[in-house]
Amino acid sequence: MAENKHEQLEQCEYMCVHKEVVDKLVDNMPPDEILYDLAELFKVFGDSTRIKILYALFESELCVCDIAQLLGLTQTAVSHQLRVLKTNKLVRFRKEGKNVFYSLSDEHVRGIINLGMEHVEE
Amino acid sequence: MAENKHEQLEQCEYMCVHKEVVDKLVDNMPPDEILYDLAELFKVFGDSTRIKILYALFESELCVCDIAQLLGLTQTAVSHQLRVLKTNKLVRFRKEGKNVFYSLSDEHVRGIINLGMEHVEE
DNA sequence: AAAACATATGAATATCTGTTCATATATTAT
DNA sequence: ATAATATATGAACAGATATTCATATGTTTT
Repeated sequence: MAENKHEQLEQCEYMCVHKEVVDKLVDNMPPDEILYDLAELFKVFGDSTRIKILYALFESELCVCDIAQLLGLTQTAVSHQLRVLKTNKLVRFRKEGKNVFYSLSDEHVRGIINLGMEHVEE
Repeated sequence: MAENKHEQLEQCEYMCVHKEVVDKLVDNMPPDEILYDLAELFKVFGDSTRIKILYALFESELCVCDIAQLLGLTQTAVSHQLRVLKTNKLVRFRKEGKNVFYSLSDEHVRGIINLGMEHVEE
């Protein structure tokens, strides 16, 4: 093993792209916290069970048992996932007696899914 | 413990929402495979390192080492994540000597991230 | 050819995530 | 009140995933 290679950068010694461009990039980068939240949002869309639930809610509000039956999932699994969707403000709910009806919380949800769909269907 | 409760459905006995609506839903649901692919796509966006990389590529193509330096990540981590992005056709690359320059592969990427950002910034 | 550099990759590890099981809560009907 | 039903939740387990470390590949320079 060679001597301490601490001095040796893990990256290339100089920027490949012109410095002005890179500096501009750094300025335009949103704060880490925002980027983290953004990743968290997409993480919610990144599960096929949740995607199915959201898709099911495209046409109409549904109660938990409807969703479970429709998608062939257990009530528990649906309930857990609805909690995730609720926490991330992708769905809202309305209680009516024993039932809880869920619906899409805003049009962003539909928009994001539709855009993703365009990419997938290419 | 009661007798075998196998007969007892885990879901409610009848659809809460009118049958026609639910039937229409079933018809409009894209096939499972597509929904799975869609979730896979969003999963790629669902990691802050990858989001940062994509954001960095908004303005200009960059080589691996530029990205690593810019975002304070190791070369290895960036390389692994670029592979994921490449596999999912979110970035493309161009080789130039020792360097490999990556760039966004199409405008869907920007669109999806921008829509997500709108939701996050609310 | 050898050294230096940029990038890629495989294996190992630690963390995160989704489902299941058991059970709790809440509402309605008897 | 008690039973039945719809939903929610906590704990445990299994599978997925991101990073790190070590090393390989490929290109340029000397």
